[in-house]
Amino acid sequence: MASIKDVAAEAGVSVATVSRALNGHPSVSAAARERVLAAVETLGYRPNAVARSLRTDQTRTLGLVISDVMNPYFTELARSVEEEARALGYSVIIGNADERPDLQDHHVTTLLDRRIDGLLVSPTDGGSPHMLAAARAGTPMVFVDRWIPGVDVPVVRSDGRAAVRDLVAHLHGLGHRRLAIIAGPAATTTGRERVDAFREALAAYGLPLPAAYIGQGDFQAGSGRRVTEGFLDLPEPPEVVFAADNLMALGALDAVRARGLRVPEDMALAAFDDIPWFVHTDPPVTAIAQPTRDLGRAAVRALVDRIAGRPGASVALPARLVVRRSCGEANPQEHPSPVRRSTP
Amino acid sequence: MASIKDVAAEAGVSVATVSRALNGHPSVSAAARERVLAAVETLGYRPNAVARSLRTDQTRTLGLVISDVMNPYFTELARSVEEEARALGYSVIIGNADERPDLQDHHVTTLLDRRIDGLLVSPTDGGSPHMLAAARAGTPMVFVDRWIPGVDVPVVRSDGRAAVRDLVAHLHGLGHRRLAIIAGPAATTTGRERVDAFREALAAYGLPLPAAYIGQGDFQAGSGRRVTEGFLDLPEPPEVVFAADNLMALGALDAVRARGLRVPEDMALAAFDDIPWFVHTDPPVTAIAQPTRDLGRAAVRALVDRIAGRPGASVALPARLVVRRSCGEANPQEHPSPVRRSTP
DNA sequence: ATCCTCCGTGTAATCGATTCCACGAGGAGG
DNA sequence: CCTCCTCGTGGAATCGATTACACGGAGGAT
Repeated sequence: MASIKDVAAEAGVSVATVSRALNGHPSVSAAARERVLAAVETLGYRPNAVARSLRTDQTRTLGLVISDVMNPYFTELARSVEEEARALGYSVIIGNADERPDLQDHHVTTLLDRRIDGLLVSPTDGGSPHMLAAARAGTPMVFVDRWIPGVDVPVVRSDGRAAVRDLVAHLHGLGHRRLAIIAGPAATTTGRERVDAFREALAAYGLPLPAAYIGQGDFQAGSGRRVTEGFLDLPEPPEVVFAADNLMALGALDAVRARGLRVPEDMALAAFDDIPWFVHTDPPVTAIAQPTRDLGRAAVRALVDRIAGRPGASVALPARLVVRRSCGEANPQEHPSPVRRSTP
Repeated sequence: MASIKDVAAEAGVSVATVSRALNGHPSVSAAARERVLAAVETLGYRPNAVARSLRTDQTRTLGLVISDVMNPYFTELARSVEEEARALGYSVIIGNADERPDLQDHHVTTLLDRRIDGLLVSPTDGGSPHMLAAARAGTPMVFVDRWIPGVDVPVVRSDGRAAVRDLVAHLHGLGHRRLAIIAGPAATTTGRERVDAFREALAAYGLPLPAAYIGQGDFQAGSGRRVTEGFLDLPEPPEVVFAADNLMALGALDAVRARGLRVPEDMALAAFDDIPWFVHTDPPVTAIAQPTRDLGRAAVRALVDRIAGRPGASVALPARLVVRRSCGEANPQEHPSPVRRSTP
């Protein structure tokens, strides 16, 4: 592969001049610039990004460590992050933690070893010592979706409290009183928060959230299925199951279907995170939609701010309820649903 | 950030000894090794991968350029590629082409500039001059899922011919005679191949595939919807629509639903690429499943072979038909379906 | 005792870029 | 005509690692 030396030789100038010509430095004569460009063309030269990074101490690369690529929510997040980063002249390296702290650690370490300019993390757990040390050491970092309390890092996330209240109002309006939740891992903020929001919303209607109605999931389909089976085995099963993410909702659907029961007649279902497929499931699933694209954009902007030495603001964007049929049909006159979206 | 010099100073040895100690070189005394390790520990030293790459001329990184991250098939492919690569000591940088040749080019260029050790590509089109030049120049490269004819690069893909024959047999057995297909872009091999396989399979039953029954899609949901609307507007609409990927099947489902029609009564549906959600759509969708995990693994192995100077073999793994209800219920006695899979 | 080998270590070159500094040519001003 | 400044350019240091080569000392063979 041709290097800058080859270009210099071909153009009959020094490497310094080649570098200057290629980087738009003003003090290069038109003649020299032209010869350099011609040499670049004939040799098919492309600057070695590795060498440049070593010298300039910046890679123009962002790291993104997400909890689970197979989750459509995170896929969309990754996509919008890459889009915004590209617009700002950065590349993105994605690390998939698969909800495993050890894998998360592996990726954070690898990314840091590569000297990425900044790190976007959706932490799977409380954070490894290594990651926390990096944060304290001043590596530009931003948490997205989930965060770690007590760490001084901007957080870009979605606030689902209002949407959860809307959901409970919707469920209550449909006559449901025994409501259960499939929670995410307690080690994650979203795992805890969604339960808290749900409990608070229930309290506003004087409804309890008994321990038996809080199932412990791990944001994966399998756990949604197991927890739902547990609910169905209860002497008094819940009327509604609220899954804290879309994969666990898929598992719940599996479990109900496997027993030969129907949604929503035998058990209603709602999910956090809306995805295109929910329109076409049987029945279409009522869900809380996050402004995923905006989240990704905001996260990149906050991170680039930090890289540039600016503060980098935390952001919380509201989620919204999308009512479909998985909780039962509302009687429009009596119980208008808070939000309704036209079929796409 | 601490460099190798700092470690050398702290341990009271030269940088050469530090490097040797850290890379398991045999001729380092136990005493020196211990002092180095201690210094590494106290300084929290991590080798700079950028510097190492510059010197050794290898990044231990693979590039993966896929057509569309939002497509669950490619997401799963990306995941298995990363898994296998990690097992072999490589990192993976994913580039999402979004079915756009210009974006594909951008990512190939960026990846090559970073001097990745090898490139895995699922080409969106005939290939940019730049990519083809890189292939000819000897950059280790492997095509996965799709390929570019006439380029001397190993291809790891799935062979769907037998599964398509099974599908047509299944459809014919259900009494369907007017079968249509939503094709992928003609610029892609999978776009053309699936149509060819479908046409051949139909021919075996003496069925035609008229031009009006070949819709031109682009592997995105929107095109599936538009094409299906076109089919429905035909004086004699097809009885079955076979979508060449899962996103176009989603669009087809949208279109049928929007007209207030039912699947499979008013129009049957089948898709290439199986995804978990197809179990829960209304109705569950009959699909052709690719051995995605194996594909990813095989692709990485072929690429690593090429990197190591070994030939790197092309692979074609068979896909298989998964019958569900979107084409109608078979009468088990009369028309046993070729393959049936238990609900997960 | 002398010489040769081998072992552990250090010095320095190297990878491919960027960038500071110096230098020569040429034009402007005195 | 001399001096000074500006402009374009080249030489060389630098980033942080790896590795060829040299070297000194210990130990074995003669």
